[in-house]
This record gives sequence, structure tokens and C-alpha cells, in this order.
Amino acid sequence: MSKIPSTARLVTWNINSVRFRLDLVDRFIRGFQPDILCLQETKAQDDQFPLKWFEERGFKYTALHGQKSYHGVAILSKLPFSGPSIVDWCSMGDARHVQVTLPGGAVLHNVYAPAGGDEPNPKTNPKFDHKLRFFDEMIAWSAKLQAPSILVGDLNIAPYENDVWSHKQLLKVVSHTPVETERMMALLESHDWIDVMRDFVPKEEKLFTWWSYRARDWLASNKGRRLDHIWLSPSLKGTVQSLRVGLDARGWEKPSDHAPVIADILL
DNA sequence: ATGGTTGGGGGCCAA
Repeated sequence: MSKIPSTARLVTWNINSVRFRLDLVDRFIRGFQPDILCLQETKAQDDQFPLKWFEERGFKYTALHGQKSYHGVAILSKLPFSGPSIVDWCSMGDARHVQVTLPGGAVLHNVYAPAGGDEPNPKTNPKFDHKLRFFDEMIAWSAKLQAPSILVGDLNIAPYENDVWSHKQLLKVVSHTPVETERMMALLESHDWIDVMRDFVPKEEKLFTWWSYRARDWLASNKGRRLDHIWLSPSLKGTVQSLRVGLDARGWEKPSDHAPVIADILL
């Protein structure tokens, strides 16, 4: 039996507390009609997650990996999936990954990488050390992946010059330092991942998914970074038919500091 | 070179 491929709207979004932002999510769902929502920083334990709320909106299939106060990821889907499981990089018990197998056989990984703290020095800043070790483990993991895979999430690194508002001014700022961007390159190479966003928007153009809450006017100053990503296995090349950053949602009431990234993908 | 804002949870921490 062969399945007829169909297009699904896949979204990755660091929501910065799913319970606090249900109105924002509701507006997004009504406006953009996603089929699969990958959320990060849900900040909800699994028994506190608003499962029923999502079910009422057609997301019958859910894979949760939450913890108290921090981190937390979730996949909410109108399409059935199988085999939810998690990876615990750095063995710290952090809720930073959940995966499911989609109809058609591709494995979807939803990742929330460590932010890394303020000082980009692994000797003095344990959070930055953790971030580097986290990526080292991801690189080893990614090199062994067999199935066609989709990796999405908040990876907290902006790899290219035009993934930040000022390359020169951010070279020593966590998220764009050379030790981080080199690791992201190594991670891309470890599975020959396709950086789908940069397939659609040339490297010469600025492309951001995150803007600090601290700016007076985030859109006017536009000091953004591309921290959120959608990557594909080489065998899935060409399956993403359209891609955009949901800029609108960054400007809605009580926004997340991240905008959703929206891809229409043939599964 | 610094400050600016946000949410969770508990009386500050992480982002």
C-alpha cells in the first residue's frame, strides 16, 4: 500500500509559556490553520498542559515533554503520528526534545537548545559550557540518524552574518559567537541537513525569528536574530513548498519574543 | 558599556 502524499502546514514556535499565551495561539491557529504545531518553552508540566484546549481545536494527537518552570516542548497535531520518544542530551533531565514519526515515515524532532547565559566563556559560565556540550552531543546523535528526518525548534544560534542585525556587533554575544556558529555548521554537516529557511531566503538577505522584549519598538529597530530553524534530511529535499516567518504574531497583543516559522511540507 | 522586558514561582532566576 502506498500513501498519496499530501501537504501539511508545519510550524515551529517558541511560545514562552503556552498557558499564558493561549489567546495568542488561538489567533495564530485561526489565522494560519497549522496542521502540526511544534512548541518550545512551554513552561508547563505535562499534567498542567492545556491538552483539552488543543483537542477542541482539532489537535487530537499530542506528544508532550514538559517540566516545572523551565523549558518544555510539545508537538500538537491534526495528523496522526506514532512512536513519541525523547532524547536527554547532557543527561540533565531537561525537557528539550520530543520526536514523533509522521504519516509517510519522516521523523519529526522538536528541539529547544540551551540559551547559554550571558558570558560566552565556558570556563566561567556553566550555562555556556552546557550549550557547547549540548551541541557536541547533538552532532554525534545527528551523525547516526537513519530515517528521513525533520529537525525544528529554537536552537538558540544564529549561524550566518545575515541571521543577525549586526554581524560585527554580535560576534561576542551569545548566539552568534564563532564557537557556536562553528558547532552549528558541524551539526548541519553531520547529517548533511538542509537549512530550509535559507533555501527560500538567500544568505544575502536578513532573516530573523526573534526580537528582544527590551527594545522600545522591536519592528522599528529590527535588531533581530534567526534562532529558530527548520532542517530536512537530504532525502526530503524539495518537500517544502513554501516557507515564511509569521512576523504578524510578533506584533500581536502579549506576544512571544519569537515569531513562528511556517512551512508547507509534502508528507 | 549599559539597560531595557517578560513569565514562573515563590520572595529571584532564566531568557
